[in-house]
Amino acid sequence: MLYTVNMSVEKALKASKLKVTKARIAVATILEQSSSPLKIEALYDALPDPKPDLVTVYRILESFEKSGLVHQSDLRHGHAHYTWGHTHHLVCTACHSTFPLQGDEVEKTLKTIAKQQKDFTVTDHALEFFGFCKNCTN
Amino acid sequence: MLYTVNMSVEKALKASKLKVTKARIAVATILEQSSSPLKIEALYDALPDPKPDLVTVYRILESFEKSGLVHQSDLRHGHAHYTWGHTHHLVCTACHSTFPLQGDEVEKTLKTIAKQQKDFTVTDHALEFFGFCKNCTN
DNA sequence: ATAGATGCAAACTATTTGCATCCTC
DNA sequence: GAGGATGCAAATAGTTTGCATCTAT
Repeated sequence: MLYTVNMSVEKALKASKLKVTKARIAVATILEQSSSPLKIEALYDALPDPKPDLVTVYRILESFEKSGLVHQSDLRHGHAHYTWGHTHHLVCTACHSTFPLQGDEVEKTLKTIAKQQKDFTVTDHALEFFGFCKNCTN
Repeated sequence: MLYTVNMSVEKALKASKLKVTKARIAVATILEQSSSPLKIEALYDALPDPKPDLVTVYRILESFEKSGLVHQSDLRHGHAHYTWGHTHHLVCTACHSTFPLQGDEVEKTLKTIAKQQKDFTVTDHALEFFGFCKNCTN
């Protein structure tokens, strides 16, 4: 797989004031083009040779997440998954398949669930909100 | 802290066909009485002497989760958290405080959020559904 | 009596840290 | 040129596995 210049990705990096490097472009491009959340191992495998160090990939993802370019999710597979942007998923407990949920807002998403459930038996879910509490909001 | 016989916990174990052992009663009691999600380290610290092996605690939590007695959540603190039953939380990114969300159903919970936000600035959230996809539903 | 629970030791996986060198701006 | 990014080596944290022994049913 060949990675040519990916303008939207480069713009995103610049907008976040991150230096544009080959490794970052490659990681961002793979995430952007993936239709499902990627674990680091899969992301690493997809990187073109010469691959950057695994440690670098971890650091890149950390910087992307701080900038909000990427979203980390816990799919209960024993390791983190990353998506370009911020989406939610249906995760099959048996085969580990993931199905992206449509809709930008949580409410909208929830209304869609009823239909989705026809083909997906929801047995559990995770819902956590992150942010700053009263004491930490300065 | 002394753990006397905890009937509700013992009943729950029996109902799940789990053998009633001292270690299980202790773990279940601590979780049941905790108002916030507990990480394994904190749970272990709270165990009365003589403490069971840490490995045993991991195995107990695994069996509890399989039986649905306990719910595991990823609060982005680098390790799992457990709650007796199934609740969701507001998690402060700065001080790691957690605030339980009231309401049994997701919809109900979401409507409550608007008010909660007055004192809690939500910057991100996680929402994942787990279960069985079409192919895995037999 | 027997299946399942526990303890101990060791392994494993995912992730992080330190430091020297390199590259983007 | 300077500050941030990367590579390499090593460490760490959380969790899991194997196996012998013990215990609740």
